[in-house]
Amino acid sequence: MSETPFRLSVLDIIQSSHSAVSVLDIEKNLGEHNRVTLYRTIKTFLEQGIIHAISIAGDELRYAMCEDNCGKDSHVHNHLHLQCLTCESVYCVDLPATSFVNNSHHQVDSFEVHARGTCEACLN
Amino acid sequence: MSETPFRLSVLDIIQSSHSAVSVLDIEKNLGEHNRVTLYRTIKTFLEQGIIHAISIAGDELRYAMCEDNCGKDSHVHNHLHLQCLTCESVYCVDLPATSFVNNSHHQVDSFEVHARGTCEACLN
DNA sequence: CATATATTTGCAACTGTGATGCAAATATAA
DNA sequence: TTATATTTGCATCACAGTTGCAAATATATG
Repeated sequence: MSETPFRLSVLDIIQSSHSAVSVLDIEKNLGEHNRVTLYRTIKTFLEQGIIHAISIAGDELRYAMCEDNCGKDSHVHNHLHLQCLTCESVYCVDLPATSFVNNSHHQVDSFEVHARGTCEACLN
Repeated sequence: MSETPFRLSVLDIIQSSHSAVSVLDIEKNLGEHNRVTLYRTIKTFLEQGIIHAISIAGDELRYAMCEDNCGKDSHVHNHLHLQCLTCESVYCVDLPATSFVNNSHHQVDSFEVHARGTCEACLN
């Protein structure tokens, strides 16, 4: 995978955002650009384990940086995706315990929690 | 909201499925039908709190029946959406504790857990 | 450093999902 | 049973995301 100027600027936009970004969010922050290239860039980043997609029913997909240990093969995010009801941003929040999602009936390998509420910034 | 034959058959398909269904799943089980009417029916059911949408990144939206206490206004599903890695079905599973998603920084009003693993049926 | 090979980009055109306006059909209320 | 409200079907549209292909750019090799 080549580190082209276009890819670096897309990565920079995602990295420097405090919350998960939609395709539109990225487009707003890019100068003039090609939509096809952007979609392909996002696809590449997803495949490489550089970013992960967050989908919340009714909303567009959003993207956020992966953990350091993510890569082409391992791609696990057992954290909380919190959507703030006030500002509508989506944040990734680390969770301490993961065992609660298991019981004797099914087996959970990985999961995300999709939540709605109020984020730290909006509470103050 | 009128209980028309079309709506009743869509509802029956969703109700009688053991796992969450996509639009395509519904279409396969309907006879000849109008796509627009189906989309409008799903929208109506969502608004009325009869069904809820489940979105998992990379997959189409799926729909499942709501809890008894859901309605036009209240629409809360604090349960586990478990996607089986073997059969790819998505199941709603009740969770006992909900407090783990809260901490002193943010406030969670409602959430879903999106999980991947192996479902009860596929484990046996 | 120059050249060969692989990767990425831009363009044009396409696909599929879901939405909209409107008139006909059906359901509900009086 | 007639008037009113709701739902349906049709035609058409809007838009997100994809594909094939040729030009441009990046990387590897001698």
